[in-house]
Amino acid sequence: MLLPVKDALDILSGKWKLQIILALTFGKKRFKQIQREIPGLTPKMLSKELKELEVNELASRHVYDTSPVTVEYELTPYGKTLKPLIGELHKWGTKHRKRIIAG
Amino acid sequence: MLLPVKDALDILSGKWKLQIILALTFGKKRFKQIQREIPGLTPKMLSKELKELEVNELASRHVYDTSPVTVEYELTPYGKTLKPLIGELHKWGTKHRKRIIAG
DNA sequence: GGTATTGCTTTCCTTTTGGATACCGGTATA
DNA sequence: TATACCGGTATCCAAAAGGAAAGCAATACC
Repeated sequence: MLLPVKDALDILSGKWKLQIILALTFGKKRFKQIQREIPGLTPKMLSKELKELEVNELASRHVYDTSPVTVEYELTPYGKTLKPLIGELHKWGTKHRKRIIAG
Repeated sequence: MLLPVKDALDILSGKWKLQIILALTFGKKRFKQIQREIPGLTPKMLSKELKELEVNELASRHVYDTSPVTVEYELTPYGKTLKPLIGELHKWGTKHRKRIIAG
């Protein structure tokens, strides 16, 4: 029971992972483009998170030999299987948020 | 989109929250009892996590005037609404774990 | 009196996470 | 020549999370 849930949480928790995944659900993006879309995200963190997404086969990296270099990231089909899970998090989170604000 | 998902993740992430919630899904438990069931969990962390669960109305605390004092914790009905979400995390996490191990 | 149990709190310390800043090679543009 | 963009790295630091150990009031048991 515990390990799989932990695995799933590891994918999604942390300060930037979700925002990056979200940015990529709207299509391929370049490095700087992602960074511009997510205020406060430093290249170091973006680089680190993207690597983790790659290792987990949730995102893929494509390099094009242009100048300056073009690097594109996109969610893999597997990465897209996260959507229902994120949907559930959103559903529960929304109810929770209402409850807490209503107090 | 982001905030509710973040709210949900805040509830579940961290090293002990999930294990504590899980322990409580099998019924009321006393402080020391939870601690004994989760190896490595210190009283400091357990205390902290239980307080957070209480604040978020996911668990409730009942004190009985025995000696030594008896304190019982249990999931609230609201806390139990987390089950489907945890189920989804488990489902996705299981597939993910297989995939990564198969490599 | 000494030891044990319960349900914690307090203090101090280490580890992990994340942020700020600078820098790099390659290329383009002024 | 200077400046800017791209896709990052490297270095140093601060904040947050977590752990280890001790202590405490109340009571009970020996």
